[in-house]
Amino acid sequence: MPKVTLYDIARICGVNASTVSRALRNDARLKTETIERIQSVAEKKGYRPNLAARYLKRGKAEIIWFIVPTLGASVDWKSAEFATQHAHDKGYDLAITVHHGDQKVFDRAAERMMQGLSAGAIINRRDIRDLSALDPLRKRNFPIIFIDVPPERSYGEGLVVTTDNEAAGRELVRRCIDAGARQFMLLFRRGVNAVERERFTGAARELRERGVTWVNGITKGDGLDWEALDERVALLGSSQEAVLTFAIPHADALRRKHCTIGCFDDWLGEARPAERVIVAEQDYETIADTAVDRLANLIDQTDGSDHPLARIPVSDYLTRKSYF
Amino acid sequence: MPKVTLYDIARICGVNASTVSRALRNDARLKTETIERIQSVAEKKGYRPNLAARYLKRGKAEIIWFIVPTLGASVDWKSAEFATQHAHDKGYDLAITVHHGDQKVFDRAAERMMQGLSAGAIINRRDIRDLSALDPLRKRNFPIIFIDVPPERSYGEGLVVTTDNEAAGRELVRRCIDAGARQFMLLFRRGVNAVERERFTGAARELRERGVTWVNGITKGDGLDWEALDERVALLGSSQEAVLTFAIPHADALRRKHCTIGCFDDWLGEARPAERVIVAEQDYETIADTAVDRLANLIDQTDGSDHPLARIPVSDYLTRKSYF
DNA sequence: CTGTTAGCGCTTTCAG
DNA sequence: CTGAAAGCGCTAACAG
Repeated sequence: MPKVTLYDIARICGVNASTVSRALRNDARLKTETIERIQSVAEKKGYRPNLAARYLKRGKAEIIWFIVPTLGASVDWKSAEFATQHAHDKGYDLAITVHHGDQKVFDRAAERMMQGLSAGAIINRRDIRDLSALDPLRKRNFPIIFIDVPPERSYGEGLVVTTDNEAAGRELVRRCIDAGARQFMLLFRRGVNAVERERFTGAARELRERGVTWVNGITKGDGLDWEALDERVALLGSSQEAVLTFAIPHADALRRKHCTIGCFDDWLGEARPAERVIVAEQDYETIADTAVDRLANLIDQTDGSDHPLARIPVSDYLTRKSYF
Repeated sequence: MPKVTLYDIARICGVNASTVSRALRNDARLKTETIERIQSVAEKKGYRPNLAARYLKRGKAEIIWFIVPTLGASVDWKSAEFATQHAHDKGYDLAITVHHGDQKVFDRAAERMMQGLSAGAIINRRDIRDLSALDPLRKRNFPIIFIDVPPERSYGEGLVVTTDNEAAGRELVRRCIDAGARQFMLLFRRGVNAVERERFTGAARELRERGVTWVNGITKGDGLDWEALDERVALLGSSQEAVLTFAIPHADALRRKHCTIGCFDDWLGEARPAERVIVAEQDYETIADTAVDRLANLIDQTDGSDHPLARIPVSDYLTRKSYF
């Protein structure tokens, strides 16, 4: 089947292409009858607008790109799914793209944003060190919202939507204490990003204020010293003890312990890792909706005013509101 | 910063726009010196090609769309991540989009495929009953590959890339028996799609051939009768028994049993659901790569020959080769 | 080796 | 209420 264009429809209807263009948008200036006639012909002929042509003409696109490091972490896939819905409601399509923490892939995605097919982007820059690929985007005032992990540079504060991570750290401590924990080990890679740092700060403060004792995980550069950690973790054993940690991919060290584990967003370890796992989940829906709203404002220039940094309160724990 | 076009670069370099176009493609016909000069100016001025214009002119796009029901199931997110890499290697960008099992959202995505921004699509139609939105795509010979769940209609066999699900069903039975199971309950929603059906068939045949006894889960229409099931599951209790099942979102019925659970792709239940969980994972990487390869062939028309249905062998179990 | 030219399909002002 | 016309930015055939 050959492609059908506006001109084909115009010819068949005996009108001008611009009339067809208007009819398909339900332009109020046209006679209802004309609109109906044209629309039914377009329907019958299987006409589809060519978005490349539309974007070219208009000089702007209607796709929001959602750029995340992976889809295996709930913070990424759940916020992506919520953002999809919310973007649709606002008349945008949403395309998800994965950078895998790989600088080259990230830079490639950033490039694509400037090539006329993107109205704006929502970016989780976790695991990406170098954001210089975004400089040209900023120069062009390309609409970007950062979620979860902030950019760590002088981007506008209002361009960041993130959880109140310090509150989340405090809250997770409280939950573990409610579950019986009286002694803590904190495992955070504080050098890695702002989120980790803030969670640590919150947890540590809460513990100090409550006079609960804790030890630090053994770090090595930005990360953890896994070997030394194995040894120390091996000493744990009672449900009186809790380990507070980020989502650990290789959580072998924590397997089959009788302690309580508190972690953020989701537990990626073994199915039966410990006596009790307490998960503090971010409020993905609010994060996603807020990000899309703010991005839409940037795109429409609706709103030049400076927004404050969006600090989304930590949600109820263990909620699952997504597809599953 | 205003946008920079080919013409701007052409003017600055004192050449014609088409020369610039060629230079940026490293067209062998141009003098190396000219190419270098033009490229350095383009670089300096921050030139970016406008893909909307390119796609319009060429009449085709270079984005592959990966359409899945959700990102919470490993079959979806892992194959999406592998497909991203492989598509990049083949010179395509890959955009992921989620239909959530929602017919309207799926239809909308199908519409978008025909609007000039998509070179082809890889689709997992799980949870979508009505594929009629794809009819116009077929009429235009739009390149589509189905993965995981086949379309259940007369689409070309070679357009489907899926696991050998019957073999997977057999293999999972073997694993459970190796783990000590001597009695089985099979929980499948056979009416739901071909994958479920084939897994059931494989498991049932393997059990029959081995003379192992099994009972069926209690079904109700296409699904399971959860209440009746709860009661029956409550009777389970020994590690001699195994429950073979699809990935169950709400697996409360199976909590804290001493039986063995065998399931496909990933376990979505509680962190400590049973004495032993055995997961049979599809070979996402091969599925994704095969799908991208075949799609690329369709796009290039490289290959009019009929491919056979791609039946990917079931992979090693419990492998995790992705980002985490 | 490089320039000219004609459009890809759509939108949008301006005319009438 | 509808038509005419210009042009978005790029590419590719053809010309030289």
